[in-house]
Amino acid sequence: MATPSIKEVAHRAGVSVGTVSNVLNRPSIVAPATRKRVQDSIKALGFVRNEAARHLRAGRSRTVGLVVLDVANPFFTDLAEGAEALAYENDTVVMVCNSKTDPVREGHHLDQLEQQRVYGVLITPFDSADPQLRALVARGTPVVLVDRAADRGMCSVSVDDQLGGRLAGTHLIESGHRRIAFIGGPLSMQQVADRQAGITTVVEAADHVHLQIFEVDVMGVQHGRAVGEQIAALPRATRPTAAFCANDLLALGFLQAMAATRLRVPQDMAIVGYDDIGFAAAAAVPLSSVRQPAGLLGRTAMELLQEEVEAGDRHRHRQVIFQPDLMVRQSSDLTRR
Amino acid sequence: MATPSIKEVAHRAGVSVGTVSNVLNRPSIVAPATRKRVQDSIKALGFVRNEAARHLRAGRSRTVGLVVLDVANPFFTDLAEGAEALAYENDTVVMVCNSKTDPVREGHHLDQLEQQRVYGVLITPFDSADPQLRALVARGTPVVLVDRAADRGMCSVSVDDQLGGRLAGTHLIESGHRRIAFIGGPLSMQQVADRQAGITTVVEAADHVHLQIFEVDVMGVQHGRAVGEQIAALPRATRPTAAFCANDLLALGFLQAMAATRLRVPQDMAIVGYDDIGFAAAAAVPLSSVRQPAGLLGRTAMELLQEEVEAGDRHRHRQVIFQPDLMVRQSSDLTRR
DNA sequence: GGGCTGAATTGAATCGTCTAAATCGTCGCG
DNA sequence: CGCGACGATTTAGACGATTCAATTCAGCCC
Repeated sequence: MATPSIKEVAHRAGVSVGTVSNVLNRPSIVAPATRKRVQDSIKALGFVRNEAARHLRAGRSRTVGLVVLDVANPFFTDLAEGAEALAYENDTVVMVCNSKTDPVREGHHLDQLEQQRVYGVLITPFDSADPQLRALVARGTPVVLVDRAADRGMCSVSVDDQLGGRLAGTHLIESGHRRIAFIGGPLSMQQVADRQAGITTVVEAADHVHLQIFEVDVMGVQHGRAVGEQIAALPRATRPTAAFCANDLLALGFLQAMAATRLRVPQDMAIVGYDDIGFAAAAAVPLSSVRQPAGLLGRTAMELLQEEVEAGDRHRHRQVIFQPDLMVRQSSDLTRR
Repeated sequence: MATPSIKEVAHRAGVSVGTVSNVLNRPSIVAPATRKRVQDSIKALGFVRNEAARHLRAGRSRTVGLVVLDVANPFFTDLAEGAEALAYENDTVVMVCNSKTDPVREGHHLDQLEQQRVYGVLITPFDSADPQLRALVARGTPVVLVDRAADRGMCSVSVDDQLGGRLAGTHLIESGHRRIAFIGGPLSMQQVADRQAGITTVVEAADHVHLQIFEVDVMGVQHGRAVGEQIAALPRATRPTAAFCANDLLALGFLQAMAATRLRVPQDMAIVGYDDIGFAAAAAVPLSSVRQPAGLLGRTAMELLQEEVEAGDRHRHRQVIFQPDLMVRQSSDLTRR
């Protein structure tokens, strides 16, 4: 009943456990006849390798932890898929953990992953200066920051968020908007702060353009809707005419609020989102969005991780930065459709 | 540098490894002074438990595998969240695996999970009669089918998909539609077949109503759009006036195709989706959809799994079935808005 | 003061796999 | 015929945490 071990396989095949192990790991050094006998025995008993034992022996697991801010956000599932594709090629397994933008949950996942002695961790951190994260690295777990630039202490893969903010800002200003809302949060998150800094740069460089910041706790559809309703309630004369949302979920929620309050998009309110998730193009009004190469981010992060583990001692941390693109669609373009 | 083991902790605290283990697992039986000394030693050395060793000794892992058909589908992320919430309460970890509706990938994940000797597996199977899945169960891994009714051989948590199909069909027929399209696939998947069977039942019971089946390989946005374009190209006189899509991603893609081909929804084409994911209500035209209690499915599945593991030998498999609800929105209702 | 009790702690075996070193045969060659 | 060499296989520890039987020891009673 209980799963058989290598020992039982060996007994049934009339060989020692060492030989069975050799059949599993270096089949070429085992005599063909013996190998066959062992393989038959494995099949007959339904033997399945015990990863825990291998892991204990090897001292290192074949699982990579991926901690993301929000699994429900397609941006992160795309990212995960990119990472997993490469992991698959290297006989590694990806374990996706959802921190939900909550440092406590994030910490819990890091604890679990460290206890599992994972091969490494890819993480979109809530706060990259988190002492727990530093400690994890200090104790020797390879960590790659994702969607977030690191200082020299770690590898990272990110997208130039300031540029993303500038792209969105420039586009809106050139479209004639003078009162612009920025929606995102928490502002303590570097990605959000950078996107805001980017748009702030171009707003300040332009004349008579005003930027208003709306901070949210979590970047989900609900919160976008709430801010949208709040903004819709402002008097027309002072209400922003454009909104730059720090991710697409916020933007979709914001868009819903516009529909509910009968504000027309883009005539009364232009919207630009961030991430360019698949649903953005399929929204009520197709959503303009700053595109990030999610899959590539994930894949590259995994590459850096493997590089780090293989290079071992004298590995030099690298920070890879990608460029975002602005996808202009109807939600910010009066001339479309 | 390398993570210290219990042995080093013991040495530094001047006690035996057994005592350290006791501090970790049964602190109450250790004398307060000793306990303190050990805890200090743990902190000073940065000791982290090795899960692999615990697992090997215990013979059972604290990880639950969850294999879903499509992580990018919010229905499954909601489901995962429900499962994880309960897992968290029981100091268990959920490992989400994405089969992408591909039996090969599914098999690969099952292999990995079995090698890890997981606590149990929750799976939305491609095919519940899959011999590999049966074998997994036969070798002793507890498995709960999710979103899919099982025969007596396993526990399962599902939703009455035939009822879901009947709800959608009845609604469309009562709205006056006589030519209805069903879009979904592969039809070999029980969920899809049941939804189709449901709508077929009510179509056949009605007079002069015709149902046309469009099978797809994968239920994603792309495929929905493709079928939508195909249907839009049909001559008006024979073209269906309503579409029932076997999930919301298909429906969203289908909706995009309608927009692209200038067919009005719901005037020219009514649409009903399935799952009622968050994006459904936020679509270009808010989407009618058959709602499934995703989070509850996940949570209940985890409950059944824990029940099965705890009951041990004389556990009786249970099949829990939930009822779906039809959420009528603008995409299938001319009277709205 | 001998014997007993019970709390605190120790020591050793165990889980399943891997690997380096040791052993066993067999064969070829001098 | 004996020795060396080599290929195939076995043996014997790790790896780190857990557990339980065994041990130690202080305290207490008679």
